[in-house]
Amino acid sequence: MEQYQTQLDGIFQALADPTRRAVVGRLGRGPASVGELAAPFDMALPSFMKHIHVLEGAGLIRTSKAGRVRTCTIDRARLAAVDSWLNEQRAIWEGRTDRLEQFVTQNKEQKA
Amino acid sequence: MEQYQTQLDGIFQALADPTRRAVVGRLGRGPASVGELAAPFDMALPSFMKHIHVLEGAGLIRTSKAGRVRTCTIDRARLAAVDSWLNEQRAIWEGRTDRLEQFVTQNKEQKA
DNA sequence: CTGATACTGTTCCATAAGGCTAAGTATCAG
DNA sequence: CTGATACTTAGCCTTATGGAACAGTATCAG
Repeated sequence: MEQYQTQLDGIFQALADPTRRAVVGRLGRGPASVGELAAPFDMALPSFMKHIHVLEGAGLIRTSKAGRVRTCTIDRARLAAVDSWLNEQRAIWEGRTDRLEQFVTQNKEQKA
Repeated sequence: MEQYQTQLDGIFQALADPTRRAVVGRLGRGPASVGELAAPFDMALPSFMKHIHVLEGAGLIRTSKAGRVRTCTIDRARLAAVDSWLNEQRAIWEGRTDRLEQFVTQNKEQKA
């Protein structure tokens, strides 16, 4: 549960930048290399790489290197954590304690 | 559209802190004064107030002062923006095969 | 009127975030 | 082998963030 909060910190932080959200959006369409991902942005590559590292650190994307090329893919499961949090909030304000209960249970299962 | 992105920046940024998410969670149960909200946290009040300001700046909460007491309420419409973004991503992902096809085609055209 | 309460404003501090350049490493193409 | 490509590493710089202390203002309770 504590872990869940720390994860959310990283995820929300990662998504709080338009460049990184754009990367997530792009990767939703399929894997891409760092170079391809960086192309649309007017930014030096090392700067862009930081964004990639932030996204990877938050677990939102995974990367692997083949030859000179690092390929990035999205990790949808992590985005689902945001969805979970939102549902949690919805459950709170709708006064549906049962949904909150359900959420907590699901979360435990995911961890296991 | 540009405005939407800037809003998301602020919203995600605001939610990237456990104290602030806790405040959002608390306010989901109903309005509360700054003092009530601050009570659970081991933090000086001016420091806590910064979090309130961040949340208000992001539009996630609204506040009003009556006498000495500032009362905070949640603004659920803003949280809906997160939901929208998430749905966008889901739409992208679910349309993946079509769009990937489309992307590849476009990409070939661009290279040519 | 006086004191306690509930913020508010100001200033300071340490660290993190987001950008840059310059130089380095590792492939791949020829 | 050589050069180009695709990152990577390492600094450096500026601003933002999250915390603190301390002093101030404005109510409200008595």
